[in-house]
Amino acid sequence: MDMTDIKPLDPYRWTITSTPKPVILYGNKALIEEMDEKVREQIVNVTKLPGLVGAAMTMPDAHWGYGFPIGGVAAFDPDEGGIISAGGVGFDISCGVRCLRTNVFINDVSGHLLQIVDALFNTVPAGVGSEGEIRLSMTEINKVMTGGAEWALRKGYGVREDLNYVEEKGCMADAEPDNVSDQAKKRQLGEMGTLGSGNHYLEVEVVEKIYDAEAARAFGISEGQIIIAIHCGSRGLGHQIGSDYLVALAKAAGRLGIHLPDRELACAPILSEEGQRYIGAMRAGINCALANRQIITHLTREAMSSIIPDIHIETLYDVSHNTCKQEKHRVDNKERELFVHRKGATRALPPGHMLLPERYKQTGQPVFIGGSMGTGSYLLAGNPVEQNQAFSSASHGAGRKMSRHQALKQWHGRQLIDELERQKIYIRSKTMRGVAEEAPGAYKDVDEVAEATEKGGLARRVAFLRPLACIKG
DNA sequence: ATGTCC
Repeated sequence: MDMTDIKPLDPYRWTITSTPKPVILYGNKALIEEMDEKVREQIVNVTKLPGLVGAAMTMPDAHWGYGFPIGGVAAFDPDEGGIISAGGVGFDISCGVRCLRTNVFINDVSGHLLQIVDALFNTVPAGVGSEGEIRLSMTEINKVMTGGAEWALRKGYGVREDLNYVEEKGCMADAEPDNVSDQAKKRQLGEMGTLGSGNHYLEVEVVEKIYDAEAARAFGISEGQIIIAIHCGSRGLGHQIGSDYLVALAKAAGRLGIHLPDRELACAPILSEEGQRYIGAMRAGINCALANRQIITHLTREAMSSIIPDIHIETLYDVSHNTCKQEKHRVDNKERELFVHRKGATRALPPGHMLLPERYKQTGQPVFIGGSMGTGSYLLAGNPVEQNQAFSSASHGAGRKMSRHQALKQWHGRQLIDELERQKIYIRSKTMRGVAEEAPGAYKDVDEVAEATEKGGLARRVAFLRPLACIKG
């Protein structure tokens, strides 16, 4: 990024001086300098949208996205003409991470990793257009969209206890399946319980290092323990909702005379008819993703217990990183009801927050920074609002630093898999191309991102997780 | 991200 007009507020928060409304870029100097120029352009565009409250922000893992940057956070006030944007949520609505805690340790699995990775790969469908065993009717898909993980539980996937540790207790209220096109629904009829492609994965990890012993105790983790992370979203349904509403919101913006600095920022006022329709459809997409991760949790339990019969797997936490949520935030000493877009950014609720399960009340919300294939991930905990100035948001991953196209030119999938296998990290994927696109070298340094996340006050590190086995789409 | 261009 060209550092002209970019000034540090402190070593981990930067502002762009030439914008009428504030921008805050989170990250150390190196991360900001290496960030694509497009990120600056896109976040400055976001400040020009009606009803923005406070600053438009980017997390330390930010990179170029559709309209909004991935790693972007922006809150809007409905009473000040605030908008909702499909590009501000992302095409993969409610893409997120379900983190599972097991009762087994590295010594219990190290001799079985090949069996484990094959069992997972054979049990959890992955890849573009992948379908599972589940076939739904158009009536049933409507129930998915209102029930979320609760629907999956009723169908026999998972245990009641899981839902305690899922955002919204597994069911997003006020979802409107009627606002979702038949085309979107049809795309999803065979895709429940599937991982998808791209950066989605299911990974077996070991707790390598504990940073915060007290929070680790609350999270129920200790060194050497096996953790499983499921990263996926709302598949074809969410994508189709995004595509449908991009058109609808662009029309609304035109009709209502909203100036769009970039047509990819198609949006409508939260209080407009189109805005309300998208919000209902997006919430239906959120439930689809929550149900999807609930089913995959069940499939993971099946696959893991076929290799390690005594394994017991609990949900540590499930949090989305592509959403727009209605939340109460205190701004300039006034409590306001805002719509917070988090695109490639996770919610990070502070200690004591009413929406947290009892188990995490003292520590704050578990936050998951999913690293690139083979490099490791971090568990963090949400900070008090005095420290987190980003509407209780934090980084969601390592963040790409190179395009997929560029990565393809630089790496071969097969070679990457062999190289990782030599490090005893086992990868299974439907496509070698996908693996090359996801090369660790195409991502930022996850250690740097996690450190910047902590030093920027967004969340504090609890544990580093080292990858053992990973299945990719 | 995505039935990777109906």
